[in-house]
Amino acid sequence: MGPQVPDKPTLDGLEDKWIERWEVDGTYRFDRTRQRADVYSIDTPPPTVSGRLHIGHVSSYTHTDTIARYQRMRGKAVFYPMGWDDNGLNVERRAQIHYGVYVDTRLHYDPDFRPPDPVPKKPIPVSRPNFVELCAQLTVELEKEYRALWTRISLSVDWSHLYRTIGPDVTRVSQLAFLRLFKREQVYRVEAPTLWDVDFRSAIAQAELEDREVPGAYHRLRFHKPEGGDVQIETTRPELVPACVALVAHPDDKRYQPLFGTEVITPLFGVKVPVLAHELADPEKGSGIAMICTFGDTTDVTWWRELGLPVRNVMGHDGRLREVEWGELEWQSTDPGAAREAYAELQGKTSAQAQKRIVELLAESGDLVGEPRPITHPVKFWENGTRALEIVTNRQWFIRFPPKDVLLQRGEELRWHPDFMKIRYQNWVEGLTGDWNITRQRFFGVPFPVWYPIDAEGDIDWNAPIPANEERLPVDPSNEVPDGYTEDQRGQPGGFVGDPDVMDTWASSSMSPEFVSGWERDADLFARTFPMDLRPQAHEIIRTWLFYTVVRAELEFGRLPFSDVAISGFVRDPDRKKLSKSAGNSPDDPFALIAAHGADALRYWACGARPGRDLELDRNQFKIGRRLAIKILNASKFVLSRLGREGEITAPLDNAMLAKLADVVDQATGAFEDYDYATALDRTEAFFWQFCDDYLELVKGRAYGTQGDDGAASANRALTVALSTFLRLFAPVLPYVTEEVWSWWQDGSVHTSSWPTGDEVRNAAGAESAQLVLDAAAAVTAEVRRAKTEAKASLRAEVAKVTVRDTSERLEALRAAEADVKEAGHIAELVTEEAPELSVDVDLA
RNA sequence: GGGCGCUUAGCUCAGCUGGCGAGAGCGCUGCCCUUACAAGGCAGAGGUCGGGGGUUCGAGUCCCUCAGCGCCCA
Repeated sequence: MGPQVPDKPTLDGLEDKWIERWEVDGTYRFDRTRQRADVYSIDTPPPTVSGRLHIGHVSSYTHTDTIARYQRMRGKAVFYPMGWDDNGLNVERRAQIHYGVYVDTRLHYDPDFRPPDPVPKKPIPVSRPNFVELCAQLTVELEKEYRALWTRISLSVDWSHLYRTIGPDVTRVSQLAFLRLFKREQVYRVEAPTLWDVDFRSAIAQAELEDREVPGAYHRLRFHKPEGGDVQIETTRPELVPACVALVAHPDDKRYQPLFGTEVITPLFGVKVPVLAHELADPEKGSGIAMICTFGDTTDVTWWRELGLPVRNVMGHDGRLREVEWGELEWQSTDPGAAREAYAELQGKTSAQAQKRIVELLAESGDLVGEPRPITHPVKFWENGTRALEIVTNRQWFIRFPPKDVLLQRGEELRWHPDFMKIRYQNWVEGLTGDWNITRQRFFGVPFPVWYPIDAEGDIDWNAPIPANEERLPVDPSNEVPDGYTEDQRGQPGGFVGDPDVMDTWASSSMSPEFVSGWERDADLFARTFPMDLRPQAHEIIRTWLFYTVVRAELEFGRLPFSDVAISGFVRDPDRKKLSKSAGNSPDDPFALIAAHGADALRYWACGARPGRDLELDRNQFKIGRRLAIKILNASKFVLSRLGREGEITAPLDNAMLAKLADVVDQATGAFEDYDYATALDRTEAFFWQFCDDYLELVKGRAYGTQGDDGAASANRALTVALSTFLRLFAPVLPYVTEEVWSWWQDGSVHTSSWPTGDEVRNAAGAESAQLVLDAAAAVTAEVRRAKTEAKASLRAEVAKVTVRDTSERLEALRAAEADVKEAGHIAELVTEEAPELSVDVDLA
């Protein structure tokens, strides 16, 4: 049966047609009978379902898809699952806004609850379980849209392996991994100073911090020596004087050396604190001596830990100064009455309010020296927060990091694409301080699978967690009961209480290679897919997702979870700003762009960015991509119109074209092996246009039979081989148009056909393939075209005589294609003369 | 303040280990209805390769330095 070539090839309707067909045929289904060596497994980033996908996502996910398609054509069984990250703070925040609600943990689940409609201006309280339901509901709606976009842009994922990070499987894996860490004592729970967002009421991990320059002021304060006289310190946080536990200066600082080991008395509160030495004290800063509070900043935490200081914590979890009892326990004072009186002015106030008041009190008492000196200084914020973080003490679960040298070694073993991204990982690991806090005081997330016993007096024993039995996972300790207890013992003396917190999003997403591969769930699948081949991701989350994933695999298996990581850049808007969901500076709806330009065109644009490089949002590139797709349709139509009349390839011009094409295949293959879809496309595209503009024009007449059957047969075979090769080279980037053309004349999908090899094309070309033939013929043809254009003549205009002067080698090559050159140029007579370099005289008829 | 990347025609970018008398596409200008393609084809004009210094017979290409842009971190 001959080819089914439409009279008027068009891109219209291709996407719907092939989306349905690929779905029905299971073109991208993972063949799980294949052994590990024949599998290519991809640990795709699950996009956070907290907003709208934008064109930047289209770009980076397309990059991964081209690799998946390439590997599939190389004969690998590609394991390419997709997930939705519907866990975490961002989803909660979005749900709060979307439905106009907030959580009140005192409320009980209301099975008849419906979200308010319309959304109220003032949020209404809901129970935690109802809120979790709303989060789930919201994400389901968004996930439909996400999947529709991925399908439309033609990510070749196997949707039967779809997962959600809040789903039972992922929850189970996250909890199981946690319990394994717990058993090995690689996770621990301590009361620790924690960076705390007072608005969001949750601890924040190191990776989510950012510094912002904010205005502040140095206040010079007088501390009193017991024997009289004073010591003056400078601080930006005078409201923390009641939390002061020591003064500190640099050990080499001669001004303060005599004071080391003595005690001074805090202003207003009369607390005796020691004067200590530590290298982190900066003699150049302020007066060179600082007060240590629990806790004003992370340096305080370092000093407190390294100098073994007590805690006097005044900051409450609500960001307001909490109640303390002067004269009791750690709150000893030389004048408890005065301390109580002063503190009463501060209690219940926020940092800012308390600061204002204490400055007045210090001024009144004469302990404020001079006027506050305004400065701007870096202060730690949660990256999504609006108020500076406070440091509070809290019970938090920490994962113990493996030694730095081990993590650095893993970074070396990992193959980075592009390799310069490795340095970001190294810098991050080298700069690590402290362990990984995985606790979030939130609601919508993976709960810790533990309970705590309550003693006879009704006190919770936080130090004796009761882990869940692994067989019971996933478990929600707020709804389920530990073994050996009954529900009516919840919260009772002698009973138990569930861990109230949830895991940080990264604590579960860092297990992505394990849960997609079926770790502890599907041993057969796991053996075929893990450790995985590729982790594609953006560079901004090298220090989070990539780093944490490496940590978890190290702790669980002592090895890397994947061999290669491909880092995508991001898309910049025309103002060179990064596009992001939260910034909302992505004016273009990806669906609208696809509707206007076509999915292939967007993929073409995306693949213009080399791995790791940023990509400019450039509408022009969409048009060029679309034009390329149309060109493929039309050129294919011509080639296939000659189908069935092929024979042996004998014409030197045909040999030459295929020889060049074979080199292009090698280049594209090498580029894909290096994860460089951009270079593969670039080389393919460049030669495809040369193929159309030069070779096709030169060979057209002969293909129609003007030079006899043998010449036609040679041309037609060469055209057919070239088309087959081009379609396969383009397939990873342009899945729709290549599949459409493939279907005109081939069985099966181009996406499951075999990737071309240079040798395959070279064999078709024949051994005697001088590429110079095509170059020489094209050069003369171009000169003839130029002459006609300059004469404002039609390209069909007859040429009486063309004289070509060139080297003997090139002239020989030209003569090998003389008939084609004459026919393409409508040239009556072609004369050649030897010369050092090319020149062409054209005599129009 | 540190790290990384980028800076080549009006625009978006190629130019690998130094040999280029500097390329592509878009845009612009002009020409051409040629039976694959007028949502096309052909051709033309356009750049002292961010500045400065150095290595070299020779430097977009290597080294140093400065500047600008971007991202990450402190």
